[in-house]
Amino acid sequence: MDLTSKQSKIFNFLKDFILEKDYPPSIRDIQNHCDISSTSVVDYNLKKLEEKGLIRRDKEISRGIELLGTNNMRSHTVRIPLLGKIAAGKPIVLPEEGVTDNFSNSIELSREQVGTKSDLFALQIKGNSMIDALIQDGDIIILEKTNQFDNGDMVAVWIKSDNATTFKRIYKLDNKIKLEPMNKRMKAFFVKPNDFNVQGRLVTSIRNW
Amino acid sequence: MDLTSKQSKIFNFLKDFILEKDYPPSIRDIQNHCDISSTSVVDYNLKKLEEKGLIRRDKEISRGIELLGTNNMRSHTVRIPLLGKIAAGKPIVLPEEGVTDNFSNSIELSREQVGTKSDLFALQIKGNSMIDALIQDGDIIILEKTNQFDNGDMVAVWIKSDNATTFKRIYKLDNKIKLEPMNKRMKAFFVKPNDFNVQGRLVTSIRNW
DNA sequence: AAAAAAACAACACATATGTTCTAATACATA
DNA sequence: TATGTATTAGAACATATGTGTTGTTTTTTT
Repeated sequence: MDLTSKQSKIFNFLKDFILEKDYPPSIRDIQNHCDISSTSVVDYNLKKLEEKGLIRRDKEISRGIELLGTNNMRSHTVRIPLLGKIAAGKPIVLPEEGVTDNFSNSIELSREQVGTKSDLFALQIKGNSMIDALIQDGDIIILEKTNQFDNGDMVAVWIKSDNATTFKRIYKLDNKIKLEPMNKRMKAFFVKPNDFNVQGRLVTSIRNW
Repeated sequence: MDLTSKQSKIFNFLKDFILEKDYPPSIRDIQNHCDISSTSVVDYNLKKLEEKGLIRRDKEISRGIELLGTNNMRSHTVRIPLLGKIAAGKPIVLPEEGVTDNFSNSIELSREQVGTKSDLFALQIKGNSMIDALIQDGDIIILEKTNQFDNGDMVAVWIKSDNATTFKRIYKLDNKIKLEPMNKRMKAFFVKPNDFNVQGRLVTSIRNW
């Protein structure tokens, strides 16, 4: 269902107004700026916009209009905890359960960039131990907290017998797990299927030049 | 200058309310939810919050409150035109002057990620012609439109005599400019100082695994 | 062309909401 | 203690603003 010219005019005004003022316009604001003869016409068309799913209105509340969909600038970003630097071989400190709030250091990414994934955390790479994965010193990597993995995934994996977490490329073999550093100079090693736990999987990497 | 407990209670309520409803609360909304005895007390403390620079108020406008600073979720993201794919050797098509609006394809990044830079555009890398810069097929690179450069910068540069733009690492030598591909297999070449024009500089690169 | 539906117009009304005034109380300072 | 300042209370007021009613015009359908 398409918008009439008056409706798209109103809708655009809503976006502009909210962008500028950070609060929605009143019906009379809309009336004046869109050259509409009567408040009832504005009300009428706002009802239409609501029927068409573009806005939501709260009854009897002044300026009680909310933009829906991608026009709503709410939640366009996600704040992700930056847990620290990760160096070759050094163990990673992973976040507590469910504690994705209240972190001292964090980065902000657009939701578009991370998709619908939740439970994300970030690490900064120190050194060039991941150079084969085209990740270098200073890069930021974003991980998704999960214990699933596919062959070849780059994961943060906890080795029980070592009592430590490292970052490796993982492969499932017949009766063991191969963990391969992302640097040719270091050798791969193997763990027993019950001696490890995947804690997170690489999702995105970012470099500021 | 610090906030009194009442003021931070109000301020937190403002953030929560706006996050939930997408429009600011009325003074009586604040009064009720913060257990305040009188509207005048709310008004009084809102004035204080405004003096302390945390909010902005518009006189005589219902719900005319705007959060300032990082609490204001406005403009936490920037939309950047994605101009297309760039392959080795292939010329790049740069945006028209000032046309950073109305583009068919775009990506959204958090402002935190791109800083205060403006006039940004993005390209997607096709192939592995930039592998030495740790940039591979599918990566997204973000460029800043500028004609300044430092030695070693990776820039989009227009070669007049070729009538084409390519992406190279640039070095200023005594009487010529060295343009170095980011792939060892391809050789560098040189241009005269008046035969080129830097059009943009690499700012950020992003990879989704 | 006639009938029905959609959209617009003008206006009045109720109330949602910011403002203001006065007084009381608490708090700090000299 | 005295005195000034900051904060709180209660209430009344003015207006900003959503809603409803009735009628007209325009558009669509039959």
